[in-house]
Amino acid sequence: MARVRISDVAAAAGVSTSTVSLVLNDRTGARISEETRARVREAAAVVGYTPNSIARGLRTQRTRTIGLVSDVIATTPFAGRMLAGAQDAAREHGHLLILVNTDADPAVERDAIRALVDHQVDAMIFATMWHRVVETPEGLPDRTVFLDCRPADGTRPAVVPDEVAGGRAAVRELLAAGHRRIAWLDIDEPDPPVASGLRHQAYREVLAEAGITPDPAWHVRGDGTTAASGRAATDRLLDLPPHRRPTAIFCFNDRMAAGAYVAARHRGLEIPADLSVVGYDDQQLVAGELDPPLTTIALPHYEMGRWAAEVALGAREPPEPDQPYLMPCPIIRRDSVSSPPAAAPTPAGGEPDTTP
Amino acid sequence: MARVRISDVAAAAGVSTSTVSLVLNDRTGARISEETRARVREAAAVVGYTPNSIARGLRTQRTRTIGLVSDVIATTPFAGRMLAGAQDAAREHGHLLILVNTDADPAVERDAIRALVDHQVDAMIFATMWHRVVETPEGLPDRTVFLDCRPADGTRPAVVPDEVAGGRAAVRELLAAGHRRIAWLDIDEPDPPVASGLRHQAYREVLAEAGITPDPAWHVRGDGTTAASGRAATDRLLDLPPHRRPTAIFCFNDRMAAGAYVAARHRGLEIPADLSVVGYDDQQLVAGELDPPLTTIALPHYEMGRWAAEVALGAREPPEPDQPYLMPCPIIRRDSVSSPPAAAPTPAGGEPDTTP
DNA sequence: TGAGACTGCTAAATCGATTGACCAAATCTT
DNA sequence: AAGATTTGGTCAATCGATTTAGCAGTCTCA
Repeated sequence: MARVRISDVAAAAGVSTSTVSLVLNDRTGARISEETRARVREAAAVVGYTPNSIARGLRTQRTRTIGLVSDVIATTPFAGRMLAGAQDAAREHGHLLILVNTDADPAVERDAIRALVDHQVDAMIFATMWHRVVETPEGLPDRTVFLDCRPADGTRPAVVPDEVAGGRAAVRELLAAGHRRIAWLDIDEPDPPVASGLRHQAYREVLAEAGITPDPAWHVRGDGTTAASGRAATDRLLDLPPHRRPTAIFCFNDRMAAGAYVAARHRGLEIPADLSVVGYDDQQLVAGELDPPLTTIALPHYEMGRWAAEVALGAREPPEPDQPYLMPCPIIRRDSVSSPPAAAPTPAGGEPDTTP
Repeated sequence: MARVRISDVAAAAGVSTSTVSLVLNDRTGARISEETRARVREAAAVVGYTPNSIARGLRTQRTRTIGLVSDVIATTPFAGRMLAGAQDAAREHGHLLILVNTDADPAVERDAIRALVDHQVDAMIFATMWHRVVETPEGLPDRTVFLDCRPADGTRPAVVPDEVAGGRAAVRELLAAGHRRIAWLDIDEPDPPVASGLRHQAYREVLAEAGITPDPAWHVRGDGTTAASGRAATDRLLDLPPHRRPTAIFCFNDRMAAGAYVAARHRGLEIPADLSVVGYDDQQLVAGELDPPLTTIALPHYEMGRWAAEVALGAREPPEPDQPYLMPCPIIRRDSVSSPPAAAPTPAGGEPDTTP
């Protein structure tokens, strides 16, 4: 069954294809009588006409598609949310999303960009699944938005999570519960992700504001990808003498927080009564299923995906053209934070609590 | 900077556009001298020509795109793997994947299908994130493949996980470790997923083969979405009198298996020494991070995505045209299965172990 | 030597829409 | 009543490729 073409509608309505096009596209300024318009619309409905997007795209040079190239989509639970955000926004604006996943292979990436450009996408989104700084790949069209990464040359709009604000919220949560000895369970990688530095910065700032000088021993590291590494790092923390031992841990991510739980449990420590924990990422399957459920900071992947698509389509202006947009990371309060154990002695070198 | 067109190549090489097209597409049978061919290729490379896919698509009626419409992509960790499989296969065949996620909204679904058809996709994949039977939506092109779902009228190729084989592997694993009292922690839903029935069927068959008549009390249920429900169901199992109490549990999914861990731990039971557990789904963040890591059955989402794209592109024939293809679910052996506790008494009504 | 075959390449039609130029008829001006 | 406007539409070019039919020229061979 062949597709219905515009000429079929024209024949059915007894007018030219020009008229059909003019009517169906609601071209204001086109002088077509209301009577004819009605007849055309009726005919189009009867024969079930929908315009061929390819033909239209060739003529108008706009395809109503947006290309999204990303590095890894399979191995992260975040990808779906990011895609969903971008796709929802695209759909709301009558656009389709073409997805290419490069597995971080430069050759594939180059081909993908070219294929998308050849397909005449109206805009492009370049996404990574981990917040980082990237070299701008060759061949990217002007209308490109960076998603969860920042181009080294800040030439195009970009959106990344507001890691500093997120980190502050996490540490403040612990501070507000009364903790003074707060550890930072960092990620240990040869090339640390930008999130690590930013969250650490937040950690230091907030403690400083509260008049706390963190004990260097409170800064521990795990590989970031396994709970086991979080457990090992936490063990190092719990091995500290009582007056230096942290009563709370801010973890780089939920998986390592899960390791902190294991370490605590193996020593008979209760969470949160004996040890408070805050994670990052809000990985539902980890944070929500831990016992007790983990308080954490959510990464706003859906919102970032949406933002990227809206900016790519010109439906939203980036507030500061040359700066990446910082998407807020909301805190998700569950049950892993409480006040520190009453018996906890004040740290030896601890300043008096002068919080206003 | 305007795109390079075929006419630019033609001008640079001093030939007609026809010749350029013939050469660049390697049309066998076209009589073009080797000398001219070289000149054209050279010119194309120099000016950096890549064909405009839209123009080509209009003429050839093939767009080298494949449309994928799915219900929920964001809220499941499986989606990524499925998309990755489909997308990898598409890329290997020079195709692009256009993704639409309908959130199971019928109106959105209808619009999405129409938009994809209007975009002249060469083939379509209709995917769901949970194995189920669906009514064939209106307007789907002939070249449609169903992914992780089966059309009620078996008119088109479909691929689903081989739940029965997976379930058998799980129960056999337990049997092989020496268990005789094996529970089935089912999912409890008003409209139970097809996976539930199929895995239960596998459970009964394998036990029957081993000459075991399962105690009805071994069939318990949880809501399937939370670990808490798995814990409650497991508590019911562990409350059974010692001679009826199961030594192993086959869980509908990993999340409920996580709940089983919690229940066991709260009674001071060790896994796997006191209780063996097998899950289903292989959700990395759950199964891999439990302590001890969970033995489970993996859902082959990547492979199914790949299969669907290959069949959609005609690169592979479905072996049985009218039957859904059953993709094997591999068992992932970790550390949650061991032989039953030595003290475990033989079930009261237990048959002698006659396994060959 | 001249018909037929072959070689190398091009002209022009085509895909299905959009759109600026233009036309015929009706209406308005003066 | 002749010219100017307005109304309601159509013609044909166009987007950028692919593809079929066919045109010159050369070669073959009776």
